[in-house]
Amino acid sequence: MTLDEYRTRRAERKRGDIIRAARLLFASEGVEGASMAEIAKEAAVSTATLYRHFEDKEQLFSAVVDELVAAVLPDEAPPEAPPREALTEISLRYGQLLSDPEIRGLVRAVVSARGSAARFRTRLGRRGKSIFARAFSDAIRRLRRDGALDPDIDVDRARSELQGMIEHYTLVRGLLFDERPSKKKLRDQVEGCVETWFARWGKR
Amino acid sequence: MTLDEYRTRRAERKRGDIIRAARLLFASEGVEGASMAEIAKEAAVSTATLYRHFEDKEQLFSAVVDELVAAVLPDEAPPEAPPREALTEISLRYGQLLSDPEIRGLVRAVVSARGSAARFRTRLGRRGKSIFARAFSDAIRRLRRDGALDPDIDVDRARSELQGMIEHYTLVRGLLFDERPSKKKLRDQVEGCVETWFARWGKR
DNA sequence: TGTACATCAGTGAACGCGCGTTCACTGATGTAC
DNA sequence: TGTACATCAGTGAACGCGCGTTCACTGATGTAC
Repeated sequence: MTLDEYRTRRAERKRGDIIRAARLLFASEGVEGASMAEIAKEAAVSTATLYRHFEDKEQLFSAVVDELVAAVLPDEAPPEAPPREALTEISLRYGQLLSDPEIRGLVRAVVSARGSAARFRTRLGRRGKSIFARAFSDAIRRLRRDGALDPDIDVDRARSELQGMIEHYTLVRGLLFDERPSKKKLRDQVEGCVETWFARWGKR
Repeated sequence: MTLDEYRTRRAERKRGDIIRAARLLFASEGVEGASMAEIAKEAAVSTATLYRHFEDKEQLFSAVVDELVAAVLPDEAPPEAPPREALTEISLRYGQLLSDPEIRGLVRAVVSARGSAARFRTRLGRRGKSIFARAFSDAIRRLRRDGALDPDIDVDRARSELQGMIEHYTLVRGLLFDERPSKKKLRDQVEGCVETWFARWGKR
């Protein structure tokens, strides 16, 4: 191993440790609530090392959000199931994601960002939206192509209504009331949402 | 005017000034972002006066939330319109409330509260939920009594689905993407939600 | 092989700022006589 | 009527703590010869 390799690997390991510690603490304490000292301790690193890897706290938060988006969303690509099941499947994954405690903590952190940090929100929003909205829209278009839906369907509107119903049970109740459905309950709720959705947008 | 009256009135006036200033700044800056010094300045009062009226910052926030809940929710009582219009009307009010910038700022503040402050969330949640959920449920039950709905309707589920669709367009898009619909667009969206809802829960 | 040196990610300790909070004091008013 | 006093909401200035950030230094390793 050359010196450069040694250093690069060590640095990458440390960076990973820092991101992991920061994600954990930002999720549980929020961006302002988690101090750089706590994060450094959790990552078994000095505070000065945090600043060698990230310009400041805001950049660290930004990196956490970026890695999270990259890690969570790719496997949301629509699975090759029969279309109606595919829509239920995506809905369920969406519901599960929004129910996850760590995700919820980070959503809390993102939602509460103010001032210059608010642009992470816009960024996260744009990405999360584009990826999830696409997964839902794709599934809906496939259903329409298969003749399973009202041919006059407004895809964006239909998608928003389905997402909204799922979000109520997961994101809204989670953020506002600290509620989290059991796995079984979540499945029932999501299936109910899909059923309601088909009553409006399915073939008449 | 007796001395006591004079003092009481002055104190009440100051208290109102403080609550108003705190509401404004908590909404725009968040609880941690708004400093007691800023709030005092906005209220034209010294910081020490804040502490004569409220035990600490957390209690001040609590008072702001309490007064907000008291001020906003009472006139949400279901109006005496024909039931279907009444449901649309409640939905629209709900959507408008969740779109209001100051409400949104305070929801942000409430959602991001951590640690001991998190109990405001539970408290606000319980109240807001009980009042709005009741308004929706009452309207739905009246529709059922009038024979306009599927007699087997699950009221809680139906209510959640309708609230969820409205929340997506207002609360979720607002909190995550900083979007806010125009008055006209909101009306269209809410009417769409109610239409979808009736496709599932209306008389078959 | 051995030794002096170069490199640079990582570090412990310190800095200074802003914040929530408190302290000792003020001043507007009614009351006693 | 006039004067000394009591009351207490309100105040300006200070306190001290915790935080994000930075500084001067360390130590693990390869390289030169």
